[in-house]
Amino acid sequence: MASVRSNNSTESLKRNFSDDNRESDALFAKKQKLAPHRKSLPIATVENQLVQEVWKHDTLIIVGETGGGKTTQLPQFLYNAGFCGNGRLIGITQPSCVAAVNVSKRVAEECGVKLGETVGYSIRFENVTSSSTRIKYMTDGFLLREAISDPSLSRYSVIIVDEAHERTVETDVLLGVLKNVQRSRSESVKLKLIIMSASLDARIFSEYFGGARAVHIQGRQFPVDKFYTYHLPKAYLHASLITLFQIHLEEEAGDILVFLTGKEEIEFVERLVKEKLKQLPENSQKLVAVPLFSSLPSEQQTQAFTPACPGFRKVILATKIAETSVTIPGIKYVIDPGFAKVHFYNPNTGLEPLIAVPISKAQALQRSGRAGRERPGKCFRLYPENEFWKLEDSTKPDIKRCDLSNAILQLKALGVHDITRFDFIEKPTGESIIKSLEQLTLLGALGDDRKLSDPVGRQMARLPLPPIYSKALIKASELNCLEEMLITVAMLSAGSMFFTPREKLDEARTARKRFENPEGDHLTLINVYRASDQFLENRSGLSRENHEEKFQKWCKKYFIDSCSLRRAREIHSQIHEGVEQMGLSFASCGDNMFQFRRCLAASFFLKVALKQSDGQYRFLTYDPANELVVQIHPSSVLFGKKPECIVFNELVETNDQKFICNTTRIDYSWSTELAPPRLKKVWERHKLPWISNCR
DNA sequence: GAGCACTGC
Repeated sequence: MASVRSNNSTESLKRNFSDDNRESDALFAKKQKLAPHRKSLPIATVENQLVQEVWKHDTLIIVGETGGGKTTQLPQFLYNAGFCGNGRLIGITQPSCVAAVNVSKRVAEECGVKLGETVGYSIRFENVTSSSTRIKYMTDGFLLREAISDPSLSRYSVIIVDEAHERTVETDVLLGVLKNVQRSRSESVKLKLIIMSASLDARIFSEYFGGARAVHIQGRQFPVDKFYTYHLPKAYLHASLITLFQIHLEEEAGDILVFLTGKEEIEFVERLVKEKLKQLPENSQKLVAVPLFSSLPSEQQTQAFTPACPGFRKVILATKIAETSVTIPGIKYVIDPGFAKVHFYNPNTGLEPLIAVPISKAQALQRSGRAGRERPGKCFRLYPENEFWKLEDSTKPDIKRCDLSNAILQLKALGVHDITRFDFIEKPTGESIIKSLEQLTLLGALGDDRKLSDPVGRQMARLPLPPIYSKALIKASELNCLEEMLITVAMLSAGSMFFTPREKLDEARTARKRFENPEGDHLTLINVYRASDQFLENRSGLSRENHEEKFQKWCKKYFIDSCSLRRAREIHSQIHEGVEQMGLSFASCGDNMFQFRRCLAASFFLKVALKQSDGQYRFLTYDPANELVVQIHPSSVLFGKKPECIVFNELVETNDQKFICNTTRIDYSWSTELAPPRLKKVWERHKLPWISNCR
């Protein structure tokens, strides 16, 4: 037995050895092939100056347009210049996973190393690093999490915050945290900080870091001619349509990118393009319209990236996903009506309605730049030039528009007690800070002294979930239904589970019936998850590709979005690990869904709606002055059923109507029984009629 | 009986 084993291992050793040789040859060949391209990048000519700047200054701001090579080259320059002494790391943050993964792959190739060795990346569900990693790409959110367990970020000698102009909540919080870390580190282990931004306005970053040195790096961008309309069009969708046909009929070959605000507009314009095309002479019909938005199933998204058939012109109708998140090859023309949908947080109601608003100058510039990636291009702005000058210089940062409870919970866990005195690059409004603190206090994450509570607050900060979901898990472990709540929370955080094609409405509804629970959507989601469990268990013997294919087929059959369900399963396993480490009691309530619904009432007391005499619902907030009238969304299993009292998780606002989604029936007496005492006091003080009803 | 921009842990 032993000899067989040793033979095997010798064999595999030999095989690995020759594989390794082949592999390193291939890596080297790739590196050699990429070397000329690296040398041709604008940044290559200033390598020495840049390295000197970093030696001289603890904080450096680097401004440069895309295509200059700063994201891929600077970390390599610093590595070669010896910034990784004593095994320390160069960390580079990106605002998205896709960016972190792609850039690190590229850099590993350029260095001629296997990904995960000297060059690696860390994102939510993947850690491709090892003890030999020195250049580490990651999302800004990932580094923030790392700071909770290592507040001085002691493993890093340099941290580069890339794409800082995007100003996500994570970037803004991270900048403040890094500023504190830099101050607190001793002279011998100074942290070098580099902020990279595409915006023309480096001043805000420079001022924030005490007048830090800013340098500019040449980008690589072809010129884009900009055209404006004489008047502001009354209907920009029609203006877009006219412009795109003008380009199609009069301009030379090259694809067109149109920026619209959402799915509805995109589908509307797509239909119109198809209708108009039929009216054109046959030789002018070689135009194909392709939609692109994030909730579009991924196999349809790939259409936007594949070239059109020979002789055809492609027009991509996209949301602002095409501004930064993805780059589409072949674009020569951009049509920009100048609008985008953004959330505006209302601290009074705790809601974040989506509203279409004019974009900023920086955004308009970013959009036109999409036409000049490969050759000179043209951008048609569907407004007069004087309107352009009236636009805001840059887009309002997320931190001024979003619910801050999660960010504040993170800061508390990092030891920042007085949030109002935290050195933000731009301060959120006092009102939104106060509302978030109130919400966290109601959830039990903060005590009356507004300090992080132990263990509840600490546990909530550890879980990678919105605070309200973390709270639900803790509550569920007390009420013996954590298994069910974990599935619910994973499903709710993965995004919309069902998709309904316009042309197959009835079919989709019938398919969904199989999972429906008449008590509500939360229970229905649990059924979907468990059905997928069962399906996958029965096919555990299949190969991976086969497995994936069968899974997608199964999802399609029931009109389930396979990406969302896959994501829910990933979140589930990550959180499962987290709650186990915390020692929460992992029990199932079995068939006793009564108990689970009580737990929903005990967890989502900030999301309760009560039926009024006219059949509409009142959303009860902790500030009854801000109560809203809402309706159950037609996609909910409770639509048309009108139960007395419900909990919900989402509120969508459309022209004047407010719909609640993901609803489940509860007993209204449970709310008064199970809500936190301080909330009950507020409700009682305002003499809510339903409180007296149940007495 | 309607229809949610984009990210992230």
